Amino acid sequence: MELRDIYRRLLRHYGPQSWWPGETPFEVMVGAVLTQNTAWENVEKAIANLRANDALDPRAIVEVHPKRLASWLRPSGYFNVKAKRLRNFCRWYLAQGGEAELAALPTPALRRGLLHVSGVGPETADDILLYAFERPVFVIDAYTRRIFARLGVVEGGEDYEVLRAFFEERLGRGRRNVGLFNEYHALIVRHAKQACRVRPHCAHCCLAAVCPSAEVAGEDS
DNA sequence: AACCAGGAGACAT
DNA sequence: ATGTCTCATGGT
Repeated sequence: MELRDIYRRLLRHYGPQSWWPGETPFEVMVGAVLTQNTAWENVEKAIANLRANDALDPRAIVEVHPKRLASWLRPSGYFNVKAKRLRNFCRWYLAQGGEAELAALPTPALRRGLLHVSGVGPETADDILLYAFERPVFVIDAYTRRIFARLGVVEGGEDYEVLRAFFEERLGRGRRNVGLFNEYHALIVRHAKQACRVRPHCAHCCLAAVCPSAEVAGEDS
């Protein structure tokens, strides 16, 4: 099954998702760290706290007392860890000279830089690359593994880099694919939340025509 | 009331 | 290299 075909089906069914939900690139980066293994609605509360305290800013985050930062992050869970991670990230961000300097880096160098911040792993780095810096990077998350494993496109347990290379090679790595990668990942998340979880063997979802497991267990529960 | 959510790091094997 | 544990709130 072609990845383009799956994309078309998702887009036709759900429509454009216009991600990332965030106003500025920096806010996108903050959200990427805070949403680690966490529901987005909770992240929004934490970001609202930061904004209410004029702390949606790298310098403010670095300068504020860690206890206080953690208290703002509380609704997004793991607040002690995330306070450190966000702080690490902001220190790196400032040390690199800010957004303009980072935006001038080629994607591989920028990615390596992000990955060497403690608290920024492959998925968070790729969220930032794609949604804040508009680089043609395909984000792999647990939903992507689950959905495409169910479709029989991949096995599911492959290493992160293996899957990323798989999707990028088959879709193309050109800069013109930024929009495609952006929308594709957003649609995957949307689909995973809506259809794939409620009906693990859904015969009615928009991918049923290309989904082997839909034929096997055709009942609705 | 268990279970999970747009992961990552530390640590043991 | 590959598993397992921990971090923590908020919504089903």
